[in-house]
Amino acid sequence: MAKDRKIDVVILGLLSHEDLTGYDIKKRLDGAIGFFWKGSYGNIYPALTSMEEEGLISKKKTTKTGGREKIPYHITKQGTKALRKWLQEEQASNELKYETLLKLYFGGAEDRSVTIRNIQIFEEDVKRNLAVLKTYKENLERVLDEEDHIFYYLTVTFGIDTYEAYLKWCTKAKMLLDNYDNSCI
Amino acid sequence: MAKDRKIDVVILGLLSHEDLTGYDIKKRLDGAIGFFWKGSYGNIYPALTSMEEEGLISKKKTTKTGGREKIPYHITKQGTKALRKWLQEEQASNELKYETLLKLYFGGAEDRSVTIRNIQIFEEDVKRNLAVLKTYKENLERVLDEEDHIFYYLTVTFGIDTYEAYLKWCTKAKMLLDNYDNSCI
DNA sequence: ATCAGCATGTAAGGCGTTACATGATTCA
DNA sequence: TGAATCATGTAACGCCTTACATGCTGAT
Repeated sequence: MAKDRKIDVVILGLLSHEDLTGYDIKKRLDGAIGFFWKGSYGNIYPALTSMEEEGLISKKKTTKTGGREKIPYHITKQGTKALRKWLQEEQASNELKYETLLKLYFGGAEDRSVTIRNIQIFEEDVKRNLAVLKTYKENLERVLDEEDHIFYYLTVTFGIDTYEAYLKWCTKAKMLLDNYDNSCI
Repeated sequence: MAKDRKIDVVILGLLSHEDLTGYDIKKRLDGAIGFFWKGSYGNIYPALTSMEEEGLISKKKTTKTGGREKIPYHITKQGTKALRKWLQEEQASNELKYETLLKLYFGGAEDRSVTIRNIQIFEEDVKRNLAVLKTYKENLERVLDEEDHIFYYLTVTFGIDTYEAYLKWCTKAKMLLDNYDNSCI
């Protein structure tokens, strides 16, 4: 498995439930997973090729049910082993890259109103994402007793909780900026 | 300014307050900024070179106060303009890449205890970071009326608020996993 | 004497984004 | 007929991480 290419374990994790094509994998990454991990075709297809060479996954018979040919992949025993090994590793990199916070930090180089506007843009964005996550949550609550759904549910509630914290912060931040604007400057 | 190289605006933002060397910039990125943006020498020095060629920053006289030579950089008018332009742009990419959530999502491939342990590791990590942010906050509160400190303060409270939300989620998540463990499986 | 900290930089290599190329089917 | 969706893939290009190279000063 490639050293720094984390898409490998994403693929293994998805394939541990069902056989999927590269196209399917991309769709999964555009769903709930997309809130904490992204992927692109230019990322996925080369990974599938090299992972098959390494014996972590195997190609299944290509089918042609409408549209172009389909190439579903299946996880091998070796792949399952690699997935488990990764899950047991203690270190995990959790990275945040928020341009909004960068703009906030350097807000002093512009008018106060620019920062407030940037916070509002961020707020709207968070609200949109929050609405999506809440529909995911509702759907999952109905089938929480099904295998593994509790894990999906927990990642979704993680997203909801943090986004709600973001919104509270937005309100506070705008208030603070307004007050300082009026009384100090 | 390079299209996708966001380190450029970080450098401009930092230089908008004071002249800094590449080494200084790295140190700033290892501090409070590091919670939402990272940088490395192999990232910073090449950016400084090309930004000087573009006229966004200028070299000041090198000094030699102890250790090796120092090359401080100064922001130019053009650089200030570029910084302001960036601040006014509406789009901002806010990306989260949390391996912990990935491990949680695919937790079904291993024993329930592995997931609980991964949450605990995450929790400890968050607690450590939270402690650091709280000292930053205390220091900033004493000088909140100074120029721009309100912006630094807000980024720090953003971090504190989200980390506190993380901790609450960790408690809930562990409880839920324990309960389902005992009653359903 | 040697280690840590100050300070600048380069090189290799990997990874990811974006855009492009291709092509079939279904539906309006 | 044309657009949308299904589906696979490549190529260019840029960016970043990591490791390495260099060398001074001050403290232990």
